[in-house]
Amino acid sequence: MKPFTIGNAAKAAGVSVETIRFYERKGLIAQPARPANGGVRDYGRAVVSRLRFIAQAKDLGFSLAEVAELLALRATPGSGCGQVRARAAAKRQNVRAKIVRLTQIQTALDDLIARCPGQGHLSECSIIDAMEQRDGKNRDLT
Amino acid sequence: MKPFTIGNAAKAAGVSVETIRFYERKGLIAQPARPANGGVRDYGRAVVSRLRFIAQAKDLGFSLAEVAELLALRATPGSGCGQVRARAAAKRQNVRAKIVRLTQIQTALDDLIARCPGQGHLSECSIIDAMEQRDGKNRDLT
DNA sequence: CTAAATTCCGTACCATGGTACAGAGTCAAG
DNA sequence: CTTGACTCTGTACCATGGTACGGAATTTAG
Repeated sequence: MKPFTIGNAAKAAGVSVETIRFYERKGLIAQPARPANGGVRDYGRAVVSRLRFIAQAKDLGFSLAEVAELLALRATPGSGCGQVRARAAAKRQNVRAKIVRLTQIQTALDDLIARCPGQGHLSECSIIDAMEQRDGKNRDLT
Repeated sequence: MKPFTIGNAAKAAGVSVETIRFYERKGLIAQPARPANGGVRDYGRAVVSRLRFIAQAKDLGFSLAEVAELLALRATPGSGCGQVRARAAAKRQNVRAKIVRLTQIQTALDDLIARCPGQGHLSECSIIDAMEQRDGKNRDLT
């Protein structure tokens, strides 16, 4: 069982040691206590999961502040489940909207790829054109 | 027909005038020519579409450099369709991966919302837990 | 036991993506 | 034809999300 020293945790989560310390300073992850007998801190599996989640969410366009909100979605004695539910539902909407827009971009890319090898007007072969053509087609479905 | 002065374009696209000028400096959008007879520049509908696309892509976690790449996906005399296709396909993969991960987060939020009002161990009511439980369930489907 | 690698802690610096003026010119309504 | 709003150009500044280092302590490999 290799311990999760900060270096190991960094490798496991795919971030740098400096980034872990930065997240500690920002309060995104808790700094594990240093063992009473001295030695180095042990970052556990939970922290590594958290780090991975942060990296993922960041890549999906969430700011660190938003990531903190997502991570804070848990019931505590102070805030009942109702509160958490409401905040989670709001986040869910936000996530759904992102999926919709990403799907539009994906479809536009598909169209662009499909049209690209044909002849036609190659100047129309842009992602914006692809998205607008599709918008036009869908205009009656809103 | 109100002309798209920079101010109107900014309103139409939902960004600030300063942001438009910033994107011009970065080469993300072309600065329209100033009319020969003097006066102010006219940003057209195309620029407004482009601005909207940039804003959207940014929110989805693409850097401005990546947005520039997406916008550059168009055939030109210099680069044939094959080039464009290949780059578009790579971007498509990237987009698909984002959709997959966003969908995981969405599902985790759904689980969290569904479990929240129950009794059980409320301490498990976190997004990380929700995602890991699901990972576990799906482990044989990889 | 020694040498090389890591950890720890603090502080300084950096790139990205803007935002905020200042000062001069331009335009549009009354 | 003036007054107030907007444009244009340039430069300065800012928040976010890190990255880089310096110097001491600790740990691990040989």
